[in-house]
Amino acid sequence: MAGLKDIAAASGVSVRTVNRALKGNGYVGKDTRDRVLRAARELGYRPNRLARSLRMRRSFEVAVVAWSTDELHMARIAVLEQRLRPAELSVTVLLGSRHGSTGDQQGLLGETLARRPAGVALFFPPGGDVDRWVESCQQQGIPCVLIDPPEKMPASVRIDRQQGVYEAVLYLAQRGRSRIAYLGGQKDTTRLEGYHRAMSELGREPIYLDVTSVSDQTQAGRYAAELFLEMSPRPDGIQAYSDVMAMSLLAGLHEHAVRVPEDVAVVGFDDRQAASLAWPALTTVAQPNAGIGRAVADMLLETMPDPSVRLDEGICLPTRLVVRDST
Amino acid sequence: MAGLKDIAAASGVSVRTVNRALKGNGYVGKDTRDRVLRAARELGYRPNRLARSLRMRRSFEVAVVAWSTDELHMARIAVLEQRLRPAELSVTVLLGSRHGSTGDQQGLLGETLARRPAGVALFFPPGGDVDRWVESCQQQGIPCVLIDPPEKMPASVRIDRQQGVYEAVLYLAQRGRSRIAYLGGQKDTTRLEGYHRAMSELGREPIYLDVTSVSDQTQAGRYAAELFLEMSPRPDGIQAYSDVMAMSLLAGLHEHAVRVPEDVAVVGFDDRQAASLAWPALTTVAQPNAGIGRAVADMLLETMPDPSVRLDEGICLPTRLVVRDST
DNA sequence: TTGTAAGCGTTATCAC
DNA sequence: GTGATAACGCTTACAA
Repeated sequence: MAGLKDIAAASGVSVRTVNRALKGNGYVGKDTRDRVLRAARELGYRPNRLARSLRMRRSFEVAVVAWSTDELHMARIAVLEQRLRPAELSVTVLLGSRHGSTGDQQGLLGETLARRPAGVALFFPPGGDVDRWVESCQQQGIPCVLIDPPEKMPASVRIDRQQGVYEAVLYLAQRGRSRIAYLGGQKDTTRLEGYHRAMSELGREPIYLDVTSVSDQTQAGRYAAELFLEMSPRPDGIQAYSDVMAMSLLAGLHEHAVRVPEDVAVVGFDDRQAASLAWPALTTVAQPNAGIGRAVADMLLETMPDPSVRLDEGICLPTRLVVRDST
Repeated sequence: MAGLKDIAAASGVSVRTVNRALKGNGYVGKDTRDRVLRAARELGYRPNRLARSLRMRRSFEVAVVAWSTDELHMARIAVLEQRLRPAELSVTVLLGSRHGSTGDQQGLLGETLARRPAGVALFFPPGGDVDRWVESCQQQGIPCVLIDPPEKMPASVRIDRQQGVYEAVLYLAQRGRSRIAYLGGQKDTTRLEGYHRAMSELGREPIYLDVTSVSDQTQAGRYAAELFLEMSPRPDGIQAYSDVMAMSLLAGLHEHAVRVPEDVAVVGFDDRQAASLAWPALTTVAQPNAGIGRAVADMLLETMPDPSVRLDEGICLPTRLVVRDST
């Protein structure tokens, strides 16, 4: 494959001149430039990124560290990549396993650092041992942006799930639903807080379809349907923890001939592909995936020229209620 | 960051010796080796992949070129990555846009080649202009495996959709369904052929729920439901082109109080996440995603030592019928 | 306006 | 067993 040297030979100038002509950073005679450019084109020159990075002691790749190939993650990554491309940065996805040992995670950290990326976009790691990542990056002077940590953190992009649920519950109330229940476990605090906030604002007592005991989300909703049937009076609105739970709930309700939304309205959370495919099409709280991708890219771009710039403020993006047929 | 030179200095030997000790390829005195290894560990040495690749004139990255972040694609990529990791190969995903111009695609090809990857795993490109990719790779001596082309091709991994549909239709017949229809457009030949083969083997006339005119898959099923209602006698089994269409069909049927599977059985195709979440949980033809990932990895691994090895045979993987509640 | 040459961190060829 | 040393393809200080 053609290199600078080949072009130099072909156009009868030195390597340095070729470089200048190609990069346009120094003085080059017009004739010379044209000759060089043409030679480059004819030889099908493609700069060698490896050599370039080695010499410049920095790479032009952003490492995205993810722990699953979930569609929501991927949507964010796709936007991130689009946004980074104009800045001549390419994206490499490193996939860790969600259930990997601490050692595995350490290994992935090593691999990530070994690439000497221009920046790191880190999905919040399972186990939550985020400090090691952040510190290691800092040490190497690599900007690191954290995606969706559970709490407020510097250099992070979060999602306002609380507000999302809050708004959805208010929406249910506004549509005339008076007994609004929350379907989920008791561990996820943010969404639950949103529910509590809305309910207390409405002056109503919270109703729980508590599925803490069910570990499989795809079954949790069915279990909740049983709970629902035994209640009296029954809830007439349900905010679910996720679309998956909501759809499992729908299945359970259908089986007992409970009508949605006539008897009970259901709201999901996530807005995955499946939500619009559900029957009835699921009203749900959409995560701002594109917004996250953009925000992460912007933060990275902002810190990259000078990694000592500290982003002390993380940002928090709003969700969006997507109304479909289940409410 | 520590390099070979630092280790050499720290342990009082030459760079060459450090290299030998670390790589274990030449003779190194036991003492020396231990000293070097310890120094390396203490300095937290991480080989610089850039320098390594530059020197060895080959990279240790496989470029995966995909055109969407569809969950099926991602599942394949995840397995591919797992399989390549033990061979010290890492995976970089390059995302092209599905609706990009020819120029965009040309650009992506350039970018891919510029990385000088150890191999390329190429999802069949939109527009089908696969030759440019294959030839370019060949020219550079880069092994290239094609994922899921519509036709038999060398160095490709395909899915036997025909057989998948064939088996599903036979299964429906075996479960006592006598009027089995095909829901889909007329353009996709492979799946349709499978349907035709099964029907002719059963000695029955094909029944079409033809949605060629509907471009949006998420609406096609609803439209098909209207068609279904007007038929007499109505089909009692439907093989759909995809899970998405099948779920859209389910919605349409539910709205008209057609019972599934009592009145009509429905089979999807793809086995996406949504299929198991549908109501009723969708029986569907599962794509061999893991198998594809593995096969692509194996082909790549096989050709990589010597790119002149020609894989004249592509392989074709079987699907698997996943029986759930819709049949 | 152009050229020379050093060096980025490896690997690999030789000589000792 | 070990050590100089020359590449790999690029960028860039410094000379001319």
